[in-house]
Amino acid sequence: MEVFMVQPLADDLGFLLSRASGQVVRATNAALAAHGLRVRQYSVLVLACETADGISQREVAAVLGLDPSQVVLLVDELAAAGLVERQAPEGDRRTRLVVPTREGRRVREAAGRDADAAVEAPLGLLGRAERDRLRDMLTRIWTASG
Amino acid sequence: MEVFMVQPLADDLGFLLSRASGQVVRATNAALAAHGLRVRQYSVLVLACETADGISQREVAAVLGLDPSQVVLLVDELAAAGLVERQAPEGDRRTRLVVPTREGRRVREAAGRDADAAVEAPLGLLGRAERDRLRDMLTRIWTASG
DNA sequence: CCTCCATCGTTGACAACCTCCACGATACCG
DNA sequence: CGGTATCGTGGAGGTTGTCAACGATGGAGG
Repeated sequence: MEVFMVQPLADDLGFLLSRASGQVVRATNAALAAHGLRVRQYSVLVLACETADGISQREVAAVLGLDPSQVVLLVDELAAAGLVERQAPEGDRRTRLVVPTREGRRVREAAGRDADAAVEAPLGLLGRAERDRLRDMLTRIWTASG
Repeated sequence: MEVFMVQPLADDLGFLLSRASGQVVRATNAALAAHGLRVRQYSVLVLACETADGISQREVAAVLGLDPSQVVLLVDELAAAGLVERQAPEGDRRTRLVVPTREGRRVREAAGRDADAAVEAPLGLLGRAERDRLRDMLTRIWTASG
């Protein structure tokens, strides 16, 4: 069957955006599956690895644009897999810091390489300069409705 | 709380893509709610309205990148709302054409205007030329992994 | 000190969505 | 005519998005 394109949909940035997003997420998930991860968990792991003293679950939710209740489950799964730990910070006993284990850092590295490689399938046609422009535009979309 | 940005995530096109996509979809859904629609249903309605003699459910699934079983439910809901009808085509008795009703065309127009307006919130910072570039890039992402 | 209010993590519920598999009906090809 | 493919449909299972509530803790003001 020939898949044609309907003009009003091909012009709709919202449609194109969610379709492209799904494409990339699917490719990334396929790559991360080898490490027992999904994109959500991987994002949390990256966040934990990238901050010096760990990151509170509240901050994870804010940065990723998720509901705090989702972060609980994601951290549960990562902790069950031995990739992160919940640590109590110095001052505030309400918050729990998400801190990567040694194994967590290792997996994050390996998974990151595979994910980056997998994303080349959908993004392969975009040059370096184009990716920079795309990054810039997507960032501004986010800031526009913060 | 200050929402900082972590470099490896701010650089990740997949992350930015899904975040921006969610933003736009949420805004669109909010606008479409006044018409009793969600983006999925609206997309199907647009497809039905834009094709001359109706469109088969299989084609809807292919164009939107959905599973055929999802299309069944979406058409069910649209039909229950009186916006589309399932019609038998001339030649092939397996396929069912999705054809808009008069009311369906009316709602599509009104909902389309509201949706376009709502999308200006997240996309407002992008100029006309930028949107063209974005459209082009997103389209190529799709064709890259077809 | 103590009370009021905000914040954090957590749990639960519910709708939406995606993915896959299986089936009956119909079409097409050899 | 018989085997194979396609279409719509139904169902299962897992993931996600959204919202409301709760207990525990922190902080500000009287």
